[in-house]
Amino acid sequence: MSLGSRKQLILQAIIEDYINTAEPVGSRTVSKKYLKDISPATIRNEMADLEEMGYIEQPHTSAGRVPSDKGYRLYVDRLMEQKTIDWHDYEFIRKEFMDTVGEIDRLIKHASKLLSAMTKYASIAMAPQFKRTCLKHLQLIKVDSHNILAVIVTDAGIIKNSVIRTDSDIEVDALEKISNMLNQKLIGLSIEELVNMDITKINSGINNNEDYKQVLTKVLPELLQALRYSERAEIYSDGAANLLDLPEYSDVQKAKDFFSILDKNDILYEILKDVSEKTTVTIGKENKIHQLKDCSIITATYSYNGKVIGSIGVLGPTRMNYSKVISIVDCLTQNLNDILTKIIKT
Amino acid sequence: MSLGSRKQLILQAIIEDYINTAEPVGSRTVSKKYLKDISPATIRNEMADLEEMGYIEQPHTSAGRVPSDKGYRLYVDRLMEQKTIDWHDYEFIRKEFMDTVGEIDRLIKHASKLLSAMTKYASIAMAPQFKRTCLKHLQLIKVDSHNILAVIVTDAGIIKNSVIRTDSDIEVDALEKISNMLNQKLIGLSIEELVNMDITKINSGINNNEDYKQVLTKVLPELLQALRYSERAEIYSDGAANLLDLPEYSDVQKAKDFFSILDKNDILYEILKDVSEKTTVTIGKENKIHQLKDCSIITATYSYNGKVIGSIGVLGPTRMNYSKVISIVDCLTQNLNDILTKIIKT
DNA sequence: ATTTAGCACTCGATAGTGATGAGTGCTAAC
DNA sequence: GTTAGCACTCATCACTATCGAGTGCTAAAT
Repeated sequence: MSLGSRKQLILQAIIEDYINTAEPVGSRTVSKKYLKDISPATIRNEMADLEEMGYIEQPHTSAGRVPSDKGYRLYVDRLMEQKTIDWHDYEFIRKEFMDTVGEIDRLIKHASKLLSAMTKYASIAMAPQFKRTCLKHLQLIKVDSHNILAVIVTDAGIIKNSVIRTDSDIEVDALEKISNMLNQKLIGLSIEELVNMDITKINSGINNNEDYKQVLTKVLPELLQALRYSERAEIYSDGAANLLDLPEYSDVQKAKDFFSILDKNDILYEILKDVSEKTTVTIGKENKIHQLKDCSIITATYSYNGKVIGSIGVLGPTRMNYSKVISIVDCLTQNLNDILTKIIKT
Repeated sequence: MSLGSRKQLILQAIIEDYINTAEPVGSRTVSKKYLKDISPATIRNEMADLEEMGYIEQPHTSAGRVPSDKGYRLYVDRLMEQKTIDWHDYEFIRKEFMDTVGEIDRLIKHASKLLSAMTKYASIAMAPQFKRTCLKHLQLIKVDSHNILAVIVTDAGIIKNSVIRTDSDIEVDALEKISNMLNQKLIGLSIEELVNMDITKINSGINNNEDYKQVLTKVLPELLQALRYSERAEIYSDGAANLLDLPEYSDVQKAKDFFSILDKNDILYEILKDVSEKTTVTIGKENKIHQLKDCSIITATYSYNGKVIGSIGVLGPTRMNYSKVISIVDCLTQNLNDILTKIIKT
């Protein structure tokens, strides 16, 4: 059976009405609110076909129809009008980001807050993934006799520090020279490469001075270890409470299941780690994480210097206002990219 | 009317049963489960007195009694047995912290996660309050021609960096000298003092060299501004989903109200900012934040070097297992203090 | 002077009932 | 191919009756 254009109109009407009301949509409603020149009876016939094709479902006899995952998918891919963000929202985002200053992690956190506030769904965000960036500058600073501070600047502007404890008192001069040597040798490498590097390889051929070598063998392993610990990016979520306003979560058990997921960083990490560069919609059971089979996720990435460094997403029920959320996510990541370029201007 | 010891026993029984069951407690239950040698009728008389005194309440006629805030307060202050943490929990905390390495913020986040997992309530935590610590080391690093990195180490081991943009290309040597000058002048000051400091005061009398002065007037304001932005400490919360298991939040509206609060960092900040050094219990309407009038909060602080640098807390219903939570919070902050001392060993 | 048994009373919770109405599928007429 | 008509389904809601946990009071027992 083919999907004639009238069937598409009816499907679109059902989906949009359901997105607004969360109530099963009947043939009468479609006829009265959306397609006034088609009678309910005709629509009923078409709906029976749409159900057979798997685009809509009936919760029970004598109820209206509800879109299936497959229906939403068709809607998102072909039916939905590509809304451009409305001016009000656009200005709001613009303004919010204009005032933002400070560290990049804080910026991402703020973006996540903004995203949940504007969409009224839950948002998640991953701070820049350190390991994908490249070393731009490394500096060892002597804090006191037993502590060395390593400061790492990467090409995405992410800055990390770690304190390295040493038994021996290393002289400031020596430290500076080691800093320089390491810089020469390591700059340009990605953090991922760096932490997996063979230490002896770094050591060899740098300098034959025994003093330095001794210090290096002490400092270097600690440094790499510290890097490893900060490898996994921070994950933020926000606006979970929004979902409690939705009828799909009036059942406390459902709500609980959802909230439990938001508390599990490893699951959120799974969602965000391998995100396609363009805005992506994942609907219901399409999701690999089975606990999210009643949710849809919209994800996008943000980049600096053409390099993807992190991602951000919106979680909501499959009955999500896809066009609105997509437009907001797009606008937000665009602004994020702009401001990142500005902040980390080199 | 005085609170005889039998009344106390009955009150204690009512509270402990209510903590376990969340159901109003009747005279029969008290007699059967707790005070077998007193008849229900006698207990009824005593309960009438306890109600008159305001320690318990009746949701409606023909229901059992429920503790009031005042009742819980008496229980916490005088009736409750001071439980020492059970060995299993103790070992668990000990072990969790043993394996923890990395940045201090991450440690606090982990502590919060642990706290909610063990208590089955929601937890909140404030990362070290930067502003209360004192400057120990300041270093300016030249990243490239337009960016200077300021690294700040404080006496509590907290490390912050901020990138300062400059129009003019400052030479490495000059930067180092400025670093040294600033160090001499500023070390020992608290960050709070520092950000409120008059810039001209710092400038004056350092060095008459015009070159440096020029640089200083550019760098210093930016530095102080950057410090101001990171002044407010990060706040984490965890385990909110736990509360959805409790019958008091089977009403979605109540749950929503609670979750909304957890999303508002300024409210959490209010809760955590002025916390007494010893573990504190705040019950129901005792709380300044009226949205939390049905909640109890248990807060405690963690310190480094005898100086309180942050706080941590548990949020739950007034029907909270006070003795258990207190013992866990105490044990956890103790371990936190220990490990902080170890990590930031100077 | 307490304590306790007995009893009438209150009131929320639960289950059963019937009416209502939104929505369907089918049939026959347009 | 489209639509009006109609019998049928089934969730929802309001109403009612019943049940039982728990109370307060009174009078008897200790």
